[in-house]
Amino acid sequence: MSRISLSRLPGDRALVTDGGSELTLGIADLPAYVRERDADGPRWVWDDTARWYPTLLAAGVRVERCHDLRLGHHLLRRAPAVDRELLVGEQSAYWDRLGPVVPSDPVLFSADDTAEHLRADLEDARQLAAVAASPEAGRLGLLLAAESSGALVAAEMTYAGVPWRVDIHERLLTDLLGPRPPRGARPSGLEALAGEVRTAFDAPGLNPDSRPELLAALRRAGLEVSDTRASSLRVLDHPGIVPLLRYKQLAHLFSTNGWVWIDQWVSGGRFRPSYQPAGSTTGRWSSNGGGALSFPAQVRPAAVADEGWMLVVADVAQLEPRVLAGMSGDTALAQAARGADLYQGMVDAGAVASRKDAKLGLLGAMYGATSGESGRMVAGLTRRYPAAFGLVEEAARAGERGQVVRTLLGRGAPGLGEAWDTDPDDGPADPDSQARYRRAYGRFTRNFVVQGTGAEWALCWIAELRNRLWRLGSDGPLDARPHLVFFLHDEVVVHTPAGLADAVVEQATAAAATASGLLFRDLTIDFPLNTSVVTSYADAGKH
DNA sequence: TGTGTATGCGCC
DNA sequence: AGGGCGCATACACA
Repeated sequence: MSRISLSRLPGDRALVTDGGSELTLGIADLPAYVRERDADGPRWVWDDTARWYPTLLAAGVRVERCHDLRLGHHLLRRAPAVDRELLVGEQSAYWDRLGPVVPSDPVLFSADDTAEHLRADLEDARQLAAVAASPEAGRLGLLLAAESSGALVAAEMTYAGVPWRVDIHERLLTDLLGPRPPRGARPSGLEALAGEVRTAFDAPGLNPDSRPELLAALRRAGLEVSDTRASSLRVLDHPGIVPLLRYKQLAHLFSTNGWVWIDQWVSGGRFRPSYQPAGSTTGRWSSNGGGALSFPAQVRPAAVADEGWMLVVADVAQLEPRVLAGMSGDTALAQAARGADLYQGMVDAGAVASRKDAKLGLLGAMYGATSGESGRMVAGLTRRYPAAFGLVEEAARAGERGQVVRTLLGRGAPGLGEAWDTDPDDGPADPDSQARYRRAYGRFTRNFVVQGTGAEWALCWIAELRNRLWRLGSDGPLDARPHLVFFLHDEVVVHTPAGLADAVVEQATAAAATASGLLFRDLTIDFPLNTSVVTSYADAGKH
């Protein structure tokens, strides 16, 4: 059991210790304290994990448990099962307004000096009371613990980084684009392709980066297109299309994951994206630096484990359909989920003719497809899986009626008026657009319940995996332990000493079972993982 | 010159 | 008239 303490020193400094490490921080009133008598032992309670933890990690302090008050406050304030009045009190308006700490500014002093005088203990007491008074105290408590664990994971992953071979990445860029061009210039490979496009369309001055110019050139060549996106161009029959598509693909690589990206996001052989837990309203993480949400296949060859280490890549097969089966208690769908491929399970049960149809129907139900092949499949499958399809249907109806919906553990969706940025000056809309807006909100609430509960499952999974990985390497030195380096919705990457790779796979699988039990109790839902032990991320088996 | 929006791409 | 995101760029507008 770790011993953590936090104490004021003279001269606006504070001493923090956790385990054997200690650190002196220069800070005024601390928006953090330690909850001593927590069920599992002492727990850090602080305003924002992203404000504190990077400093602690840099000083060699690993935190076992925390409660992130900012995340907790925003979560509880929107939770339908919580009495919001219990969250109101001294300084609470400040917590209402508190935004995330921006990663480019990882300092303990905020421009807004209110932050330094926040009373963490006051806010913590309100949150504990609000949870205790809720009829869903158990689930909310689990959600808060998972959310805070996620915040620890996020900070640890940014600190550790994805092992990144700049030499491989640069060779890849040079092979495809030519040598690095001067700032503002096109690489030679792109310039050559642009030349081919100009010739093919007989447009000598054409700038392929300009949509209007490109559109005009395409039309002059007799092609009927209304936009310039790749999917629209792909179906056209013209000798200029092939080099144009190639140009667009490589131009995107150059601007999104080119040399500038390396300069900005890779340091010390590590790619360090920044994560924002609960950054999206559904509870999924978002990212505000490095582009962690789109880790394109094109550059994955550069993610290579250190010498003597391996990457364990694990993703959940059909996470959201399985979550839907669990939260709706649909025993027929749960039955289909027994096995590695839920869609195939539906085929085997005779519910649907092909795997493709199963996928179309389920995704259509979760996204609110109304027409086309997908919409037709939904109708048929509703009879077969009434509980599962009924749940998303009811969430959509509730949204259209203007009611709020919630995830399984109690995260509330934003209301009808606040789901998207809307201009308050727009005035009263006509009935048609109002109805359109309500249907759009219904599609949002329909997806919210599944995507949000999926995010909760994933949080529990990585929180549990984090703990298991820590124990796994506990007899070795600190820097020889397997650790999470990447997480994206339903997928994790663990960087591990090669000798522990198989054990990591086991722990990832066990953690998935634990997460399932936490969310769905006695209703057994399988969450099989696709796992790969690889040297490079690019070699992970995907489908 | 700067700012906001639209487009297109990438990921789940 | 199928959900959630981030990012880079072009373009329109101030």
